[in-house]
Amino acid sequence: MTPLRLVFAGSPLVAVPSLRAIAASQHEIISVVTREMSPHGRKRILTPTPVATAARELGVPVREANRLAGEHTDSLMDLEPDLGVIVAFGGLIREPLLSAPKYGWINLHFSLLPRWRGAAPVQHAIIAGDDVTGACVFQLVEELDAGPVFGTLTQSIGRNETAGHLLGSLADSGAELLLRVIDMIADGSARADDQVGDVVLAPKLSMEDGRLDWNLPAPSVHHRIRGVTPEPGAFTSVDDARLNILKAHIARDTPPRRPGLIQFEAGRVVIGTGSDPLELHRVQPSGKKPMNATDWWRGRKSVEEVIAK
RNA sequence: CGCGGGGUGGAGCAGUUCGGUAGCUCGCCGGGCUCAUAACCCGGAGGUCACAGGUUCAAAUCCUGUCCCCGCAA
Repeated sequence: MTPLRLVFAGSPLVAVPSLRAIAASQHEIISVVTREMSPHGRKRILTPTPVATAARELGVPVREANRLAGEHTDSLMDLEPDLGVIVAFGGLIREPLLSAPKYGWINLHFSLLPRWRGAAPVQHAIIAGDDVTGACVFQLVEELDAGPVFGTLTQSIGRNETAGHLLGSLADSGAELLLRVIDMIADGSARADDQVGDVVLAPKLSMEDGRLDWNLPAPSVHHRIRGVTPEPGAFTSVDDARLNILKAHIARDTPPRRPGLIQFEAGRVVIGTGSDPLELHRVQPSGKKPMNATDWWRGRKSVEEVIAK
């Protein structure tokens, strides 16, 4: 097998295991592309992306760009890479860069394509209540997440698993899959099959996607809480103030109650839904640190029961 | 200087408007009651009220500055 010279594009933490895996392999990363540091934030803290930090640690050249166009395209093409690898970069690769590398670009995507094409596949899989998800490595084409697939792995979704946790897990297993595909491309044994099945989109989640509707049945609410945790975060409104819900489980051992009604019962905080109640475990009021639901309840001014909206 | 909330015994909070020297719900330690308890009763330890300076007879409370934490937004 001839080691490949490749360009890696990625930004968040989930891309780091892939970067490290490739860096530790016999292939050579000639350039890492990541998004620019964001100069904003509550205190205007300039923070490089996790991939940028990891790449510097590994001693790989890093370029920060939010859009791969103009001079970035030119200089990347001048490198004449064999393969482009992209994992959660956050920007589209367009022509002529798309077909510049000898083998084009491949992408590690965290779903079983064509289900959940888009920016937030893991989150959507959990919100939808899927039992199983996985990861795919496919050939990048113009159409979003639509290229032929080289390799797939599946993973079951835990009953109480959050998107953050599952994403972390898939980032590791996905990195191994990615490396296997790169090796196959290098030795010429790689084969890609067209995606088969119904296309379902998984657009980026917004803040509002984290708002909970207590009228829905318990599983739906529970799925949503886990799917939007830790980002963008699940929340509801109590006492006219925002309350983030960090952790809650379905409580089938207590009778149903009015949707949104919060009560303190036998040492725990339970809230009504469209079906079984949920027990709140971990919450975070606006302006406060995360705390146990019982602590939050204890410190409330009113001891009366309330309705969350 | 994007908007906003907050730093009070181990936890969550009240008290700050109208200064007078610290309280609530828990937790913890010891004892009691009970078949039993996330129940109840009695007793106890534990606080430089973020930090610095100022005003005052007196400051958690008023004034000035600093540090730190967090929600939103980006």
